[in-house]
Amino acid sequence: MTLSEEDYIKAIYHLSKDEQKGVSTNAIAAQMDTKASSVTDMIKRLAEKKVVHYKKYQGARLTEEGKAYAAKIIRKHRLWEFFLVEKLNFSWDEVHDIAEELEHIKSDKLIEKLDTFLDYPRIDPHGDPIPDSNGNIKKVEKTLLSSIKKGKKGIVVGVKDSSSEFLRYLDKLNIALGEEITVLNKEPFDNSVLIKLNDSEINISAMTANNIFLKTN
Amino acid sequence: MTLSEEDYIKAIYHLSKDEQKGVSTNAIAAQMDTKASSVTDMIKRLAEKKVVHYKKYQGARLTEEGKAYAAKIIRKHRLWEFFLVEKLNFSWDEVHDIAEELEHIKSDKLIEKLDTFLDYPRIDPHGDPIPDSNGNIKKVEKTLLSSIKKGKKGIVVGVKDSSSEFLRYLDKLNIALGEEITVLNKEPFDNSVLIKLNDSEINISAMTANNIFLKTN
DNA sequence: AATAATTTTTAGACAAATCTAAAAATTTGT
DNA sequence: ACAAATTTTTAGATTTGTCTAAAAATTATT
Ligand SMILES: [Mn+2]
Ligand SMILES: [Mn+2]
Ligand SMILES: [Mn+2]
Ligand SMILES: [Mn+2]
Repeated sequence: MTLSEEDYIKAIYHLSKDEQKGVSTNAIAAQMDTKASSVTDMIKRLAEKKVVHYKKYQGARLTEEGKAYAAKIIRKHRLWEFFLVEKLNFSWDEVHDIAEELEHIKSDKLIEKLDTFLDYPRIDPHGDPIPDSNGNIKKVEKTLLSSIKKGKKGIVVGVKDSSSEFLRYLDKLNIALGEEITVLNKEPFDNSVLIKLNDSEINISAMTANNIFLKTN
Repeated sequence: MTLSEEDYIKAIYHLSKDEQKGVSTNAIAAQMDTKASSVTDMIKRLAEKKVVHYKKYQGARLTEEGKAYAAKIIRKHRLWEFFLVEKLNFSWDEVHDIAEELEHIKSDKLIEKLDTFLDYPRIDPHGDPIPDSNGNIKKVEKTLLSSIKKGKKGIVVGVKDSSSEFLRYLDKLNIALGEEITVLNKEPFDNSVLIKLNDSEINISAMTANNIFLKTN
């Protein structure tokens, strides 16, 4: 499988999280930042390699083989991210692009030895679960901050958007994985949320609140 | 620079070690396991990118920029090899192919942080020097075992051939970096060498002796 | 149900990196 | 010095992954 094919498999995997139908050509094109025509070409190639099911105008759906392949790439991506943060002291907003390259390194032995070296981490720097060596992904229980009721609290366990811009903004707000957040008030006018964090009160926009995951006991 | 271009730059660098003239098209083709016509195409592309000097029928010669680029790729290759052996417990015969991929990961920050994490190693698992962040390579003083006089001794500091086959053979003979070897006798008939290693005497072929580097006092 | 809007596919082109076969240049041998 | 051998380059084709423009199919609107 080429680097490009692997990135498409991963994109289809992520997009089919919500969708139970096939993933649309346009959705893949948007995710991959490419043209619909390129996507059609690629889906056909992937179908020939038996990693997706494809029928004209019906979108793409991963086969079991395709899902296993996706899990493996995601495992590599997240293990490398963990390595970069925990061992090389990168911050959580710097690691995604590098892991995007590292995830394509071919050796199976490498990834198992890396896993051992890191002592079998289960969660990556953004709170996302790391698939195990059999490709099983443990679902993490989490709720969007935007849908938490006034007066309730929770621990930050993940982010929906993991762009550097957003992560650096969270750093500025001192919001990190493991922090406790209490929802003090929700403003109906613009859906902004007043939260308590480390004894200080801050107001965050609906958009920000919609990209932070909490675990509520 | 593409992965392929980087591999060509590295090949030309290694081949120009001995050669003071340009490196021949055929020599590059042999090293890269490709056809002479492909090499000609690539040299032209590299010349356009100003990393090699090229005149028809005169072979390829790296520019200063090309040499700096080569040193950087070799730095990355050897740092990753060191990481794989020292941190992930790979053996010295397993790391070359993986490093061949890892050396192309783009981030400068990654390689500087890796260097720091590894505590600035100067020698890779095969005894080859690791270029520093400015691309300077410290020449290691070393002599081929095959050219060491009877009665003299030295410490193993490197190998000329670093194929897995050869390295695994050395493992079998218990020859590793740091071991002391004394030349007890040289057989004129086939140039084989009788050596003392850890109080045992073993006989090695001329070919083997010609691929082991020693440092003599 | 017909038309309009949108999505998806096809057709044709292009750049990168490779190949084979043939031509051109250089080097070697006598 | 000239023919033969070798090396190198060119010409033309192929594969991968991409693009634009246009055609075809599907979905939405009236
Ligand atoms: Mn990727
Ligand atoms: Mn992540
Ligand atoms: Mn390489
Ligand atoms: Mn090495």
